[in-house]
Amino acid sequence: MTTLIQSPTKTVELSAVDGLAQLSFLIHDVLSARASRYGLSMSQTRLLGALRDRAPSVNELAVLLELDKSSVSGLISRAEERGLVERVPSPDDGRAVVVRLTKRGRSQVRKVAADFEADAVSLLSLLSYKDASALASLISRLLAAHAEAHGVDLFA
Amino acid sequence: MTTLIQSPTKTVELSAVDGLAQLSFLIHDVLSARASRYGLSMSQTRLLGALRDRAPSVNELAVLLELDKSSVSGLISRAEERGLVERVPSPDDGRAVVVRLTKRGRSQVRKVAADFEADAVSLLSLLSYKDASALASLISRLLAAHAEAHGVDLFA
DNA sequence: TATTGTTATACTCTATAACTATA
DNA sequence: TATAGTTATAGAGTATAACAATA
Repeated sequence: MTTLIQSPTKTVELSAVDGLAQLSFLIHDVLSARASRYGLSMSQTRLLGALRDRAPSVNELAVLLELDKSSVSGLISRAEERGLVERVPSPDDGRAVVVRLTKRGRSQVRKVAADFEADAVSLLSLLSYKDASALASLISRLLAAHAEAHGVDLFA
Repeated sequence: MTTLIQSPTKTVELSAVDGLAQLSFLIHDVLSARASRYGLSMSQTRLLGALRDRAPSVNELAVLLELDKSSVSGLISRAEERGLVERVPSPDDGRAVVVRLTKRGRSQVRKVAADFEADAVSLLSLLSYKDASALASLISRLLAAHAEAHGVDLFA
């Protein structure tokens, strides 16, 4: 599948596959540039994001982030040194710890999320409102169909 | 901007911003899973991809990949050890080298690209042909508008 | 002097394996 | 024994700074 598109100087054919890949890299770059303004790597940002609505154990975090528990342990330690998260002994299990955002961590993740929201809105505003709405709707349906096809509930 | 979407069990609101981010991560994961079947990291894959139609100098590669030249030098060295690329003295400049794919590197990058193409097609086929075409077209226009807004010529 | 590329060094991120403490 | 988490270790990836060779 290819699509004819207009640039100011020429009309080119961009395959749907290339488009998907380029869009993915573009979003990734925007997000990681925003995070780095707060001195955060993508990994640190994902960690903080995963803690926004939860106070999970290290194991639960490892599942959420799809990383080995040792990798997560390191991420937590570096975030802890920077005062962004804290480890609390689990009340239920003497072996486990609960990881949660500090006040500072919560503030950081809120700022990054707000900035990224603004970036994404400004990106989408390159299209007309009608086109942006259509794009958002199609993406949502694609994600829903993919989650469905893989037995994953994106919206748990 | 939010969009109502249907999952088999519920209707949820997914913001356009969340949709963009999730789509980006999904594509990234698909691509990196494909690359890793050939023992390639994303960085190595990007390097090989950048060499598909070019035999650039280290400096030119650094600009293309938006990395420091020392980072690129390391990427090249590791790819060279694995027989995927080679360094050739530049005919024009005694200080420079030209980096190019070996036969093996070319074969690898072709396979990864073909696999990813298949992945992307199968992802898009979760939508109707009409919707997939519309999505591809909107993404293309968004990318073109972004390139235009940033004075970058995506299609050089 | 300026530029091209490599190397030395340091840090983040990731995984595997070995370890401890608890269940 | 099994599980939760940490630590030791190794390697990729990245950047900065110092360097050698060439322009």
